[in-house]
Amino acid sequence: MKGTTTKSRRLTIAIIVEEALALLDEVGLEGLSTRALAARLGVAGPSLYWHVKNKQTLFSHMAEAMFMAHLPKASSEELSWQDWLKAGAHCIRDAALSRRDGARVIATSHPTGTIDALSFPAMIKRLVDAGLTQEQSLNAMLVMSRFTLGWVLAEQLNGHTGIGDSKQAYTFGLDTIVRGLEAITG
Amino acid sequence: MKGTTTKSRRLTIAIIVEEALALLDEVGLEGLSTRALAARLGVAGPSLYWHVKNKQTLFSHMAEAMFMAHLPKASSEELSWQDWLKAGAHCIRDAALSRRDGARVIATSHPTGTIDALSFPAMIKRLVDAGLTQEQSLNAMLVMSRFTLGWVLAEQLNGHTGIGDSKQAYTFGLDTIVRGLEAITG
DNA sequence: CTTTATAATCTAGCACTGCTAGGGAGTCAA
DNA sequence: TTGACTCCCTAGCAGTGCTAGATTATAAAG
Repeated sequence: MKGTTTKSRRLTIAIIVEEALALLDEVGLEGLSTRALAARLGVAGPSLYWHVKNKQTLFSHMAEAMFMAHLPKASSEELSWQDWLKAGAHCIRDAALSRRDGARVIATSHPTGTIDALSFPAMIKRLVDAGLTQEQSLNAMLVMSRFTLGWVLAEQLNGHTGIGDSKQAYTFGLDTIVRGLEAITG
Repeated sequence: MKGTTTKSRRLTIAIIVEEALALLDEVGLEGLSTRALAARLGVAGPSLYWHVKNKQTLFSHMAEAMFMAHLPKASSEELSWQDWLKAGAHCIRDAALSRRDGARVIATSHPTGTIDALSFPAMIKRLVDAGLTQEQSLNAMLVMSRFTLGWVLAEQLNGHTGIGDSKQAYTFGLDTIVRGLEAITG
């Protein structure tokens, strides 16, 4: 009988993260307070801290959940290294775009999860097979991921200025990077 | 006689911004509170709000100051469009790297100042002369600047992991983008 | 020099934040 | 029934950005 505080099922990290992402979509990163999240879960504020160490680790869990919901669909063998790299980049972009202020959430969370989810090592090996050195391959992955995150970050901060098709512009940038890498392989 | 609160000269936006940047270097973005800044200026907290609307606009002023301190040195005519674009990118990078958490400060501030300081329109015109379309040229500038900001953002968040030379890796990325653009011009 | 307007800073405090301390219910095994 | 353990509670601390209104410094006008 409390209105919007719907249910009172037992708390879980998964439930907390799920509801945190929903709240993020509604109120944005600035409005995502632990108290507001607790209220939405029908629970007192400090109760969250039994399940989660602090707000920063909550962000990490949220970022990981966003990535897990946008894993690459196609298998790696079916794609050229170019298309594979582009697919990985689009996964990062889709994950960041999937939620309001998603890029900022991902950016602040330490990116260890990113590397695992997209199998960076396998991608690097693929680039080495294509003719790049080990160092160049590692750098290429960094370039791709940081460009993508920087892009969506600006995209979400500017609040959809609407000047031009943003996805098309992003694709142009991604293609440009891949062309630059192709110039190395010869 | 208050210890570290040095002088008591009249307050100015310029002084506030200067001291805010110095404080940022010492305590980072999380430690940059309006009260701490006011204390450093030998002034009560709310006094800042006569000179500055809110903390967000203070960030904008800080970002602009960082850019102004890292304007491109070489004239545009002396450089090829490739080198000019790279020089512009390095300006953004140097500005963001010049202060602790500088990239985050720049990212949150609306980037209108960036465009003016680096004369984006002139650069775009130069790219059009090189053979790109108007849209491609605009996109190229976005790719360059957002890649750079995303890079330094990750660089400063990871706190200098030290794996590999970060500047060299960044230069590799920038060169890759330029090569990708060259592939268009033919 | 005095008066007066206004520019600049003060004190007090509000509403909010992340987070901790410690108490007290619920559940389940011995 | 006892006890342990998990989970959530209330109370509250120290801090945040920021506002309202009183108060002072500064400089122009008489």
